[in-house]
Amino acid sequence: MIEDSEPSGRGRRWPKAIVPVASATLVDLLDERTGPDDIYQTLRRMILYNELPPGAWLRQQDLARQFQTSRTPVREALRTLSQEGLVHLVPNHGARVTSLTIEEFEEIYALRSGIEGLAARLTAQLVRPPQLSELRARLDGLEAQMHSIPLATYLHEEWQFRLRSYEYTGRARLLTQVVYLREHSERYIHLAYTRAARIDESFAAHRQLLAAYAAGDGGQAEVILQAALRATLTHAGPLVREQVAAR
Amino acid sequence: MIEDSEPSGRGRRWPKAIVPVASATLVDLLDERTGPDDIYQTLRRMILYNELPPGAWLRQQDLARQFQTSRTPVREALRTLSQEGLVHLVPNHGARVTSLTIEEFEEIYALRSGIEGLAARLTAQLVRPPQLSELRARLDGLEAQMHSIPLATYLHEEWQFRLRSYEYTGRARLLTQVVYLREHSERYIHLAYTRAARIDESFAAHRQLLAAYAAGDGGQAEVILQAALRATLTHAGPLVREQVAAR
DNA sequence: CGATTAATAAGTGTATACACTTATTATATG
DNA sequence: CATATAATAAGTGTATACACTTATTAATCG
Repeated sequence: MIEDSEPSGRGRRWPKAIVPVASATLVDLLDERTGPDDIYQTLRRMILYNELPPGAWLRQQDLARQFQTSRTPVREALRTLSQEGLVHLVPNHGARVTSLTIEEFEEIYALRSGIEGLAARLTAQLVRPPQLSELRARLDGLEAQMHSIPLATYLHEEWQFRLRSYEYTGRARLLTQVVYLREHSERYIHLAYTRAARIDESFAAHRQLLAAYAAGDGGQAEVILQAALRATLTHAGPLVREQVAAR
Repeated sequence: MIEDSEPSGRGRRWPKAIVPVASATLVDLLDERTGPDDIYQTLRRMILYNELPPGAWLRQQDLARQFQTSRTPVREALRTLSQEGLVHLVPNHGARVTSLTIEEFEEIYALRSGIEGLAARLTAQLVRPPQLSELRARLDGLEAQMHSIPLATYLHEEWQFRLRSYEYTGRARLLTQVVYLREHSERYIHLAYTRAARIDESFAAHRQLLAAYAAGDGGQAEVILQAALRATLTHAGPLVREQVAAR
């Protein structure tokens, strides 16, 4: 498994022993893009935004045609999606986009509450003055245009604000989890998008969050964030339930 | 991508439309085992138990030989491992077992604290009397033999106790996360295994956890669990640091 | 003799061929 | 006419061939 033989002559000799890796954590999780990864990313986005509806069968040959490639890279992408829980691989049958359930929606929010709460708490504890100003500037900028931009844009900016704040914790895995859960929420939230408003309320929560950061009050930051998430859950819940039930 | 054409004649006709799926959540995350999955599981275990050391290069051809198969299933397994962060895929170079860092170790514990804390809290809120008796029986059984079994066995049983308790929450995703993080801890804890004792202390914490479950006190359960995890971190931390630094 | 260039070996990435699996339909059979 | 059986189509699973990538060594040349 690890190479043993020692061939001679010229030609490439791959590293044989265990070579220490310089840094890790952040860099080491990000694979460079190759063929299968493109396919994976594209399908993933399509599933998360419900362009590929739950229950849809994905056919390797079709996908290969669409991505102008062969089935080999497609299979690799599907397997990755399966590990992420976005498709279900049935041997000898194919890959099916997993279904949406109200239980999963609620569970994702429970998890987000825990994990993103942790992120907010750590942010409050670790954030430094120059970063605080950057966050404040971002929020001020958003406030100025919050009523003149599309809802989707507003939500995106709001999310960016939070995400940047969490980045100051320097915790790569935590960040990965936060992003992952947020993205999986998208599948559900999308169902309730058009009707949701609540912009002012949501913005106010983010002002409070920033204040908690500034005060270095981790407990408070966590509570505020969890309340905001709960508000979304409460608001979107019934709409999502309705949509999910109608299948 | 989703089939459009309508061929006639005989032969298999795969489901065309989006068919509603009965349940979901638990069942649909578990893929049936096929070739690549075996390879994935085996390699995963080997990495988590440091049989494949950090920095090792995994060669597709070698692996194919060892698993008596071709490179195609091997590639799929490697890709899955990569998505899980256990190997790093370098295009045109190969797959390398990711390195261990003290930072990751600490971060995994911070995450475990958050997520497993949530699980413990929910368990205390949701567990029912018959399940409590089962948990108590399990703990009593463990107490009887705790000093006459190998350390690894003890730790496994202790973990099973916790895991069973979390199962009573019925949260599939939460459980997946908890298991995932515990398994990734294994890579680090293994480095400090032989020397660690602390059995009595650890067992006592689990008695307290059970008491908190029985009292239905979620907050208390969370605190106890987090303290136990922190104790492990504090105890194993220096040993892990030493081992990791020596690479 | 140092720097540049070419040849080479060891690997990855993907297209393709073929074996296998399975649901469906048609056909044969009682 | 109902039921078992065989033929078939649509797909998956994997082995293999070949093109491409890249680090290393050897050969060439100033």
